Amino acid sequence: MADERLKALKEKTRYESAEVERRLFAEWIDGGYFHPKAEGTAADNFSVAIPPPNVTGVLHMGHALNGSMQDALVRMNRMRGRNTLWTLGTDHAGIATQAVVEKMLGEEGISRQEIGREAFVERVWAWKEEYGSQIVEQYKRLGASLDYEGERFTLDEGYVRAVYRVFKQLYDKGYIYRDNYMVNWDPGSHSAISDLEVVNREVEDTLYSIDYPVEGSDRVLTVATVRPETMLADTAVAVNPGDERYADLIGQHCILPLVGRRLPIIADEHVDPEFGTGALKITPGHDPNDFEIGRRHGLEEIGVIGPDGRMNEEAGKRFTGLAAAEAQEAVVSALRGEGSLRAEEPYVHSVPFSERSGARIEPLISLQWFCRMDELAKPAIEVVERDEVRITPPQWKRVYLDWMREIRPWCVSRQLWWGHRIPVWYCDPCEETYVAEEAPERCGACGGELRQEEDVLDTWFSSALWPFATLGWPEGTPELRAFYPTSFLTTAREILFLWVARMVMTGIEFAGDVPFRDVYVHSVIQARDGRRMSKSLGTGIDPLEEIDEHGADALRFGLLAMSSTQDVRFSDAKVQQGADLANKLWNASRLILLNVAEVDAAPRPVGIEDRWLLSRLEATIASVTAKLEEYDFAHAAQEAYAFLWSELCDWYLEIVKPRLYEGEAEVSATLLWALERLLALLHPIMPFVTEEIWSYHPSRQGHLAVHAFPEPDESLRDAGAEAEVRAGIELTGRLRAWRDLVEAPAATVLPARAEGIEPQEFVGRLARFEFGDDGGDPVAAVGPVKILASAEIDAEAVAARLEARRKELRSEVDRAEGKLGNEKFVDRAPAGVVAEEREKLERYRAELEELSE
RNA sequence: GGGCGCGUAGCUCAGUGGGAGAGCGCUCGCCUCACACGCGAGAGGUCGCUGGUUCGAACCCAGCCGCGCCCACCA
Repeated sequence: MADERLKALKEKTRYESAEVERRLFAEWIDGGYFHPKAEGTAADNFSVAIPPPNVTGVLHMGHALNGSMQDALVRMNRMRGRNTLWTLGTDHAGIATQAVVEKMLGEEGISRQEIGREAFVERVWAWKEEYGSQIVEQYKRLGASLDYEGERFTLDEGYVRAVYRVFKQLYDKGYIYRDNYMVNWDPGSHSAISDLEVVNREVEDTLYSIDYPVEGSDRVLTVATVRPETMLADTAVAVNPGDERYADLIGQHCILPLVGRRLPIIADEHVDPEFGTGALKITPGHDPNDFEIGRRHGLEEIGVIGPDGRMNEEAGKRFTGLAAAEAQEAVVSALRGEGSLRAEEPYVHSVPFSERSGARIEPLISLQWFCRMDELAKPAIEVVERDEVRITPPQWKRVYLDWMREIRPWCVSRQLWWGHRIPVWYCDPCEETYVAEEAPERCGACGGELRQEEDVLDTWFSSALWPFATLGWPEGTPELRAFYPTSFLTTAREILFLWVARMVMTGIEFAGDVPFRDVYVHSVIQARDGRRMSKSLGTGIDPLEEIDEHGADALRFGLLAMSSTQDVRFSDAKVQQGADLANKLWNASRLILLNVAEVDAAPRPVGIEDRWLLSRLEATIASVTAKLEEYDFAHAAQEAYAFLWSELCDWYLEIVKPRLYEGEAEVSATLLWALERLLALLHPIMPFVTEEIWSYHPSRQGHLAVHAFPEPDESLRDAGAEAEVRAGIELTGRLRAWRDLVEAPAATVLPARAEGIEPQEFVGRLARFEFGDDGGDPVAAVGPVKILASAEIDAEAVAARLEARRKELRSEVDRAEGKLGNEKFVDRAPAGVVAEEREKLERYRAELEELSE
């Protein structure tokens, strides 16, 4: 049977990813390799919690990059024999999921209000059961070694318990409170959203200047606004306390046009006297700054725009019921009619939009639940300051700290139906409020019926608990003991505040330790043209298409190789390089596996090239491993590539082919050993092709996915062999270049004589020179090699080549002489640098002298 | 307004004090019994600009030009 497979292998001159990936993945799953036992402690084990994708999500390039990075480290540590868990799960994604299901209902002509909350939530669950695992299947395509048996969801029964426990404890500590406060109202999702979910965009609006007459005077205060409809809610006009123009008016009143309300003229530092007229209308109900000013001065807070984006009765009869935009037109034309409109001019400014729905944010005051963050932030700041949570690259440490030090209360309630319904119950008759992990039966005070809070929690409230809630917290589960804290987190920087900072805070507060020791902030892969990859721009590149076309290994290699500390454009060439590498590895392995003698894989160096190869292999293992451990994926991938392609394939395999074909036992043993170690080293980066090749390896016991990861063996390092073979390689290169330059026919073997030293055997063979002891005059010299006359080479070309080389050498000699003639260089440069320069000079002079004979 | 980062070969990117690198593309030569998704050899760069520090600068410092991202309450 084994012979049959090898026979088939002989015919397969190309690695076909599509033929092997699904099969191998199924084998890994069948082996149960990705589902660890909950044993031991986190100090010995290795664990990672995947940033949970939205349950509505499809795999995008960011997931693919982040997944490739995590899987590389997870696989490496699993192979090292550590009990390894990579937790899988999805996020219920309140707004996004609710929107998807609402849209589906809309297509059936149903609104969620028609069917009611309970039925709607059931529909969402049904949707989740049917479509929610899409992205999970896509992670399998990438080869991600997640624990598919232990998939979690942020609305799991156990997870809800964790969320309620946290809410309750924060409430008991006094951190969570309910307040009427200015929030970012998202008319698109009909909910409040947090500051972090708001994006500012430049918008061209009209800036209207409006005259507010001063009471009992013929003076007017001219104020400017881009939202004239909000004037209906004005409750003051403010000027800067140092502004002499208005000093006498402070304490007086002006009259609000259209409404007639008396507005106190107040002084507040916030007002910039340089802007416009230096008078600012104050609308505490609809502007975040004005809200602050209003609270400072105890102003009335009037709301004229409701959550539906329409004017309410506070706006006055003529405007009630109008949409804000309609109201704006109506207000402007009314002002124009009464002559209060002083000016209109185009005005570009930045305006908040909802990142979720895209709608323009309507700032308004509403009754919401908030969480004070300052106390939670303190220890989360300290652990980062002390590098107990290390952030890489280091510039993000400061970004994190700056934000944390300025942290503000978090609006945690959302006016949605899909999510964690806030665990608060109200008793209407006696106005009692109950916060509990489980619904209380009745009001303890009056025995009346209780009504649960309608709002749900911000999705990020539950995501913040991800690293420990997925492990069973608040129960002291074996999973929690075995896998918390997790080992590291890799993430996009856009969720550093939204998610990472909050996990650090909740981890310390509730799980008693930081959630991870390392945070790696990866770069952003942009579209090919440098724009953001985004669905709406149509600039996205589908990782699944890349996998279909080039294979998962190619995409993984490509993404790791193109990743960097700075943002980079998606590189098709890097993915192709990955595909080429898989193919190269496949064919190099075929050469080895189909030609080796029956021996054990063991290092059995008999020639200097064997010692060279083993030394280079160990150096590569040490370097690639170190790079992976420091999250330098790009260099890890490229160093592995360089070793495999250049050192192993271009040189070693070419050098030892004759020995291999003769069936030499020693070289077979060495090759099998090197292949085994190389496959294991590459497996975390390219799991499929390495596993597939491993299945043909005579040493195979089980799957490569659980094979030992190579520890660099220092005893195999051999500086002498490295230097000698490097010299032979260099000589071979120079001889080949010489041949090309004199246009020697490719297949012809040219006569030559070596003087002084004996070149290694491979030099002549690979450069196609025959070394003899013919004593005739050489036509040229390449290092220690004298090239003899032969019919195939053109004397003129040789002469030209000789002259070119002499010219090259003269310029080198000049350069070195100039440097060494500089007293300051000789005096001040380190001795080693000077000595090196002297050696070079001698070498060049010697060669020049030789060629000038 | 504050902060971070980038500008290196035609393209995409490495390189952070001692002679400019990779992949792709390009040119020339090879179907050499693992691989033409291959092999061999090349061409190609005033390292954005200007000054400074240094024996020596792509790299350190200052300024300028261009580009990107993040944070921030100028109506």
